[in-house]
Amino acid sequence: MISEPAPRGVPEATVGRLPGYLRALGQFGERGVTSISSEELADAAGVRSAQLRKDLSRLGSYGVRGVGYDVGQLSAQISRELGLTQDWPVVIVGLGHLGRALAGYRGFTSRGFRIVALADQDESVVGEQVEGLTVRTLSDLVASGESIAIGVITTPAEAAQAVADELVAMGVRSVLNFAPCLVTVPEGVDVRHVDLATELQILAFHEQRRALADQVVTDTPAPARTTEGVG
Amino acid sequence: MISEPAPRGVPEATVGRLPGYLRALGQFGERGVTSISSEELADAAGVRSAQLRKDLSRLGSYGVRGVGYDVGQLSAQISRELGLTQDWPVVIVGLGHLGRALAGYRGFTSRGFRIVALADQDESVVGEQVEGLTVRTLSDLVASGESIAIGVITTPAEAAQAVADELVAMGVRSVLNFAPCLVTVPEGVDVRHVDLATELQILAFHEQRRALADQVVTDTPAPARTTEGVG
DNA sequence: TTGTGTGAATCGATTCACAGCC
DNA sequence: GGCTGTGAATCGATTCACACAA
Repeated sequence: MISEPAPRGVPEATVGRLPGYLRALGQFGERGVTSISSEELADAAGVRSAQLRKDLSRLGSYGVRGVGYDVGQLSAQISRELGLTQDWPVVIVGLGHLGRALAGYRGFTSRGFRIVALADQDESVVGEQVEGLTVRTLSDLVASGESIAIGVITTPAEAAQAVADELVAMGVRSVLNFAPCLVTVPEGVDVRHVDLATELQILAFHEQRRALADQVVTDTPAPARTTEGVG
Repeated sequence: MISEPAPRGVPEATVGRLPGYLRALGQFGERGVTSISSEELADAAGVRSAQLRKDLSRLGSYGVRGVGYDVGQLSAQISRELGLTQDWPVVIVGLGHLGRALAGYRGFTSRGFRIVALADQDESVVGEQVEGLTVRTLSDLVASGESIAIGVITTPAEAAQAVADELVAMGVRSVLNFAPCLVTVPEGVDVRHVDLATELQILAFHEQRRALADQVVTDTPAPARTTEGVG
């Protein structure tokens, strides 16, 4: 059977791990490794080998039993699956430090994504050259009628919804929102929200839990201990 | 029964949503809303009301049947649960645009987190004043013996593991890694990895799937094909 | 009557364990 | 013999639906 391109729906959880596999494969490729087992690749990607194999089996069979996977072939297959063999025009709206960080970030500028426009409200920023592009206003960009696939919002929360509306109006169907607020978009448009503070708060939760556990272990006045210390 | 602080293990999925609830509650609080139903809060946080109620029930019962939740009381409870009523000293390592963005980000500087140190390798950056702090080298910080709870890595991938090792050596037990690579840490240390490019790649996957679906609808030329073309 | 809190049911994702192929 | 691919089992998370409290 000739390789099917996408054998039905790939689960979201799997899609979320594919970028990690791709990164790990890239590292092995750079080191000249051409073949790899699910065990090795899973270790490098931080998952279990059974998980990796099940994930990859969703894209079709690209491994060889008793041998492993071909690094180049698997990279190509995952790239294709993720849509990274195409060229997605991206606009970044909001050129504070975060917007500038993303404008210069390799993971953004390479691998299928091409940043074709930068926009900001601030008069003092518009016209500036950043990463080889001239910063424009969003209205200017909308008026130009340029085709954009993905919009990245790195504005303050107050501006995010208005920016999202304008992006949608100009035909953007994928939005990556870094502003610390929810934005709503019409049916058929995809939004992903990344809140940097959320991750920190999750860490704080675990840190506190550990601190509480330690407390129980270190200063328990009573002799008999109910729980043994973890470390 | 008087409010228990943490009635056993809260599921990870729930913990991951608590920051979202807290943000939404903050918005309602600012607007002077004092009481809220699970329906309203769930809408504002982008989840279903049943999910919200189940999540909140994990922290104990803080709602009133037939009425709803008290905005202030629930905020306080979630903050306490997440450990945001304490003060966590944070260091940011790597002062490129991303590091600077985080150093000035409200979600980082408020809400229980206090950025107490900034570190970088680059000679030309060390000594600079950023957000009221003097940038130091990491070795300098390690030598100072200051107590740090959370380390944020915003260096290039090449430096990330070495930075993580130093952070662990100085007693940091929670690490937030923005570098596009996995870092490994000893048992008992918590690492969270945020890869900004991953989110973009997930968007690209959905964008491509939508493009393919459109294609099938708009132009289905041949009646039966052996392999359907992708690109 | 309203809306929380929660057991029961459902759904999905992970892990196990081994058949099948190199 | 070694490693993939995958059904079966397990585990967890979401949703349903309603008893119960105000």
